[in-house]
Amino acid sequence: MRGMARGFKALSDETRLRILNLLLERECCVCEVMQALEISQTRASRNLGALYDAGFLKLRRDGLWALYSIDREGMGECFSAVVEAVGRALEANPEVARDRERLRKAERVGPGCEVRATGQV
Amino acid sequence: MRGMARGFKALSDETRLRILNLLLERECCVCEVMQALEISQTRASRNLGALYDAGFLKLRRDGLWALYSIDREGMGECFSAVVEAVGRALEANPEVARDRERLRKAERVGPGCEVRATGQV
DNA sequence: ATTGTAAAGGCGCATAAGCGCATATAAGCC
DNA sequence: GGCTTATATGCGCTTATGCGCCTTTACAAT
Repeated sequence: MRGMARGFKALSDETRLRILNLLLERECCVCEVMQALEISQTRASRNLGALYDAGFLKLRRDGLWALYSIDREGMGECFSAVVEAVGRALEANPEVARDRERLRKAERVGPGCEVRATGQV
Repeated sequence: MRGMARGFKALSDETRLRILNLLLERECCVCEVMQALEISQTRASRNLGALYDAGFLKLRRDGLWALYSIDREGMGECFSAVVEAVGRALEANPEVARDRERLRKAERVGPGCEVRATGQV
């Protein structure tokens, strides 16, 4: 009951829904999420963390990278169905299609890429 | 997208999930929700209002009473599936079974019943 | 060991949520 | 009209949330 409310709270934020949309595509590291959503490192990390804490994601480490992916087993039957419904709805959503597109172009480099991308030193 | 987040926000509260659980059983007025959940009139009204605003409920008036029920059409395909998943999960949940039980004993009288029930004048 | 880099965490702030109290609204009855 | 009753709402308070800035942790490479 309380866990259920917490689960929905995790889904009650636009940033986190956009992240979920990316991870429905494939496993991502924090810096890829940053690039695809054009958000700060703090924001990406924290919102990934929130989804992780709520049981939606699993984490795998590869060197410096933290690779997050959807954890269908860990989230329980109810939320597995919910995520599936979300996935179907987002598939047809033009707003988040742009995020997926940017994800395709994203590189697995870190926060520094922000600076490089804007041409600053 | 924004609407989706708002929908999940409406579901991210224990009180509102318990209300949903009642309404999955049958149409209810505010005072029945108060009694079944043992919460204040303000709290029942506001949380029903929140679910209504988020598109989950429809409202029918009968004299003094405001009768809320689940609006499967109004909430859109995605949330219809979500509510269904919630319903399945709550059916097996002993915590909210007590709420449903109290709902069976509830009477369609207003806030005054609080006072009467405790024997006060 | 030192340096570079990906990610997480503390702190503070601005904003929003939840709810109780008191009051307003609205419908019914006399 | 006035009186009662079911529900809604304004206000204020407390607590929670989101996020930016800055620092820290953890791993890698030299």
